[in-house]
Amino acid sequence: MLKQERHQFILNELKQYRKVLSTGLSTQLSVSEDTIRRDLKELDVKKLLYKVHGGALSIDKKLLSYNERSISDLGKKEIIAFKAVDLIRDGQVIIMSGSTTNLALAKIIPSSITATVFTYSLPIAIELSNHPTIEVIFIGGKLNKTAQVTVGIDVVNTISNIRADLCFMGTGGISVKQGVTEPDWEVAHIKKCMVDVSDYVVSMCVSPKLMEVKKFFVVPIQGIDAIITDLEPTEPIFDIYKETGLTVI
Amino acid sequence: MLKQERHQFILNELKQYRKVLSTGLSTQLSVSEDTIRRDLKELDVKKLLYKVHGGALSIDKKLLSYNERSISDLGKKEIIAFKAVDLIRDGQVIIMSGSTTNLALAKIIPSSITATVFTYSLPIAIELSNHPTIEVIFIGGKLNKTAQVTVGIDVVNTISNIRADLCFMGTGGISVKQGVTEPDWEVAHIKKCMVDVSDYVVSMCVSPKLMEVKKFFVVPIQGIDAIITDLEPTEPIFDIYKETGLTVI
DNA sequence: CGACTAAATGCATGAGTTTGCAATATTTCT
DNA sequence: AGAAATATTGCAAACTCATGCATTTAGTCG
Repeated sequence: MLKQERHQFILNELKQYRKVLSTGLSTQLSVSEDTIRRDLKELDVKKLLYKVHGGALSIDKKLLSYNERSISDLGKKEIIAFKAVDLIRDGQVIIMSGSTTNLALAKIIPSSITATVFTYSLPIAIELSNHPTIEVIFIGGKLNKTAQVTVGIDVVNTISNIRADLCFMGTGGISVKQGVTEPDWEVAHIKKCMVDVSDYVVSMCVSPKLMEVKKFFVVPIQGIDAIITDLEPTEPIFDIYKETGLTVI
Repeated sequence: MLKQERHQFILNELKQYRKVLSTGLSTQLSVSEDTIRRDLKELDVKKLLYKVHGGALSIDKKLLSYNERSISDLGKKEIIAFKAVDLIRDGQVIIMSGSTTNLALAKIIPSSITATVFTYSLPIAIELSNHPTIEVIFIGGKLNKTAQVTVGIDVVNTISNIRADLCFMGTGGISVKQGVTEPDWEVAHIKKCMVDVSDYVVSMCVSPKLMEVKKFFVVPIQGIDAIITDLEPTEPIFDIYKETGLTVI
């Protein structure tokens, strides 16, 4: 096996698992640990990975938290975020509503991804401003101070002029019969707009909100394309959702 | 599990919970408390956390990249902020540009004041969202990540539809002959708009920037109404400014 | 194709890291 | 003050690393 092949293999492992161990690579690739160490050193100099005692870590520190968290307790929101991040493709235009789940998503978008993100949430914008290659467009308007999001007619106007590939929507409540609902009238209106201008709408929904119904209607269940929750998509609770054609992730 | 992974995990926990306990980490990560203590000590030396008896506390470093700069000459900016806050009257519509000086102002606006503030700076908006009676309108647009302000045509458009009583403008450079100047073309354009729509324009200017000239022209010195610096208004350096009719505060 | 060269590899050795444990000291809380 | 929890220190075992050197391999040139 050629050196470059090994390097490629190592980088691939890193992409997948975020860390590699010298011993593990040695057995996997049937070369001595010395060789692995030399490989790692070389790749470290090239800044393609981060060498540490015993192995190496992915340069992309953001995703590191994934493995770590999976060890103990991954919060529901983080579980959702990690599922959501897989939907993002390079070059897409994405709308993100304001919600703590979307904030969790913003935190873990790998720095390798390039995209344009529209948002009206201050915390999400701040978070994304640390990302090297994501273009952020902030949707202005009157500030709702408690939620730290902008609302109002300006937001609706701006959104209606967007065309988005993907929409990550925080969810007030969702049910098969009542569709997507929100406790706040203005937010409900804004979300309706978001759905209108997005090719693929994903509802990010922590499990307690499944089957919940809030005061204001957003869209029927057919209006959204997929739902991401912290549960396994095979859970029976999703059967009725699947019958409507919804993708459960 | 590699040491660096543990470190990452610890920092992550801190981000989330603000504090960690040695005992808790020990069980979560299945290593001895000694190891945890060594980890914490190491991270403490690196100033990534603050070690205390029994665990560690987060060093609150949100917005670090931006606020770092405000630490530099905080004194001067606070002096300016305190002078500026006296100009604010109840019920006014105020435009605030993005700058660390304006951030300092946003932090000290007394909660007794009622006003409407337009801004295109994320940190200022976040800061003002803690204020009970100030209505905040955020001006949307493409995000400049390093300055954490929105820029571009949307910002200019929005501003040109405002009528403001008061405008607090951060200052790139100011001189009697060259007027107000900016190092960034887009920002220069935006500030020009701000001046156009504001009845009373105040330039917030730390003393080193007096007499400085940047690349892009904003408005002549007559375009602004007052200048606030960290110096005494009686300093001789202001004589030539006063001759133009400018108020020095 | 074959021979040569530079790179790559594996091994041995000694040095460096990391970790857990035990003994001792310090801090915290009652 | 005294008990309990937490820290520090020194140390040994296990593991990992850097280096030099002999050997093998890949790639090149005639």
